[in-house]
Amino acid sequence: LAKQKEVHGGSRRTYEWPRPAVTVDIAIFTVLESDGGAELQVLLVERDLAPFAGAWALPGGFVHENEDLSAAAARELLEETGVREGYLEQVGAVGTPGRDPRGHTVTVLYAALLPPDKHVLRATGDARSAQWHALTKLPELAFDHSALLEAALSHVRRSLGRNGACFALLPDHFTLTELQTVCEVVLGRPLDRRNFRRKLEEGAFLSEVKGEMRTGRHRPAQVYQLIRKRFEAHAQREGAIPF
Amino acid sequence: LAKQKEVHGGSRRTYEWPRPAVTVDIAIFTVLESDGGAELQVLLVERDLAPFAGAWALPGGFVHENEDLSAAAARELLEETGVREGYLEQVGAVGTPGRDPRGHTVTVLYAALLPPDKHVLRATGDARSAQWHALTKLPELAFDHSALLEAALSHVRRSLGRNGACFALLPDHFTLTELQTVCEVVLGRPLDRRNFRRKLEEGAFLSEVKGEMRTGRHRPAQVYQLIRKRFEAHAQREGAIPF
DNA sequence: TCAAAAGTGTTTATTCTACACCCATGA
DNA sequence: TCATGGGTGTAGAATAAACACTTTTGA
Repeated sequence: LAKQKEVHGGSRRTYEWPRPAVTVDIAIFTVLESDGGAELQVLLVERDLAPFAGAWALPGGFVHENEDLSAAAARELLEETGVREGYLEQVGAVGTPGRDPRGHTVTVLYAALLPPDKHVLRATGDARSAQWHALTKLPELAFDHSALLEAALSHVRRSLGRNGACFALLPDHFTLTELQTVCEVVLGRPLDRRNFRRKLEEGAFLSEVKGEMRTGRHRPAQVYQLIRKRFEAHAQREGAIPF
Repeated sequence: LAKQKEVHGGSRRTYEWPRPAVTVDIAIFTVLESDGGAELQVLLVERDLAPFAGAWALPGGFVHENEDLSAAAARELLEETGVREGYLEQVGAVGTPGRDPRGHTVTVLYAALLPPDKHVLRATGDARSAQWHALTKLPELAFDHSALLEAALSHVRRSLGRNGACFALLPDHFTLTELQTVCEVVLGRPLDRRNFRRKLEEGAFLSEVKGEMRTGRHRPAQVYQLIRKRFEAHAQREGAIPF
């Protein structure tokens, strides 16, 4: 293990000790139809090495030399899903001793949000046994990943209205009902349809996609897209959409 | 530098690369009287080694083997201020390549809040040239610490009403005016006195400290203390004090 | 008696919440 | 024609914001 001299910060002392390993773990969320209703899902990979062989875990790996943390997270996202650009936010760092039985490991946790239409690309990565799991039916998770997932989830809940997080869970074109469903699923509680729409109107960061409509056997819905510039201006003024 | 085998997460590959170093940096805030008004201050240490010798920096240092991140932050806080228990919150991790010219370093940033009566203990640490600096009169900072400080500050602003952060900036006994001043200084904007007090009353997590009063040459103020249990109950119900 | 900060209520504007009905479509 | 989800407005409640005067003390 590495030894090093302390020359950091304001310290005048000299220390030597082994370095902890630095990893990135990533909770990749999406909203999918799952037996009847839309459900929030997280991408898990099955471990085939000890410790926790056979258990499910969040995708993750070591940070490369001179690689930015967000770049490492983006790399993991790409490897697992084939998605090159996704919504990515840092949740925080965890380095509790003993969290990895192999040694002292500090992990930086990220949360990612994917639209459902990107899922086809999933096999593009290196063919690991990655699978979507509904949050309501989670298997046992390896390491402290259960706590990490919990933290990532509450982070996502808090940031739903910020940074356009909710739009990251939808394709470019979407109906207001789809948007509301996604929000309800993430927040885990129902929202009032009219109040929801009013807030969006006030923000004025959606534009109707002309002509396009989608259909069931009922009245078709208007399709919208996000005007990113307007949204950012709105977010600057108001902070967030107050779902 | 350390080499390692990749056996983390769900990966089946084997990698080898040097590990980044892991440090903790800490932005320690307090509110002090400074030429006339109360001002938010941050504790900086003067570097005496290259790089950035002579420049000011946030206190920080390497994370020890099998040391928790928050423990490392608490250790830094103790070393710099002599304070054994302080309000401490993680802001996030930063690992941009090149942020430390000596090599790839990931730092986990913490924010700490101290009451003004703890300052006497400052020299207890290892006698470094640590000094309080008003945020309005900052010197040039080493590394990317200017950005770190910015991040820590906005984190503290967001969490003022959560977790009793504002109370961490005051002694156990305080007047409502002191509390309001501290909030105003951190937020950087004035607050309405009556509305401020109403919110505190509604929360019902303060108790009057009987008999005690403090004084200038004007009417004395009632002294209060925080009832931590009640505050936590309130925070659970309401989320935070809505300053 | 005066300066200086402490303390206290009410009114208004804004925001949030709850709620019910008509519309367009495909089967 | 009917079942299904799409679309719209309003009234009451709760919350937030603005605002001025009286009190107590020490000098």
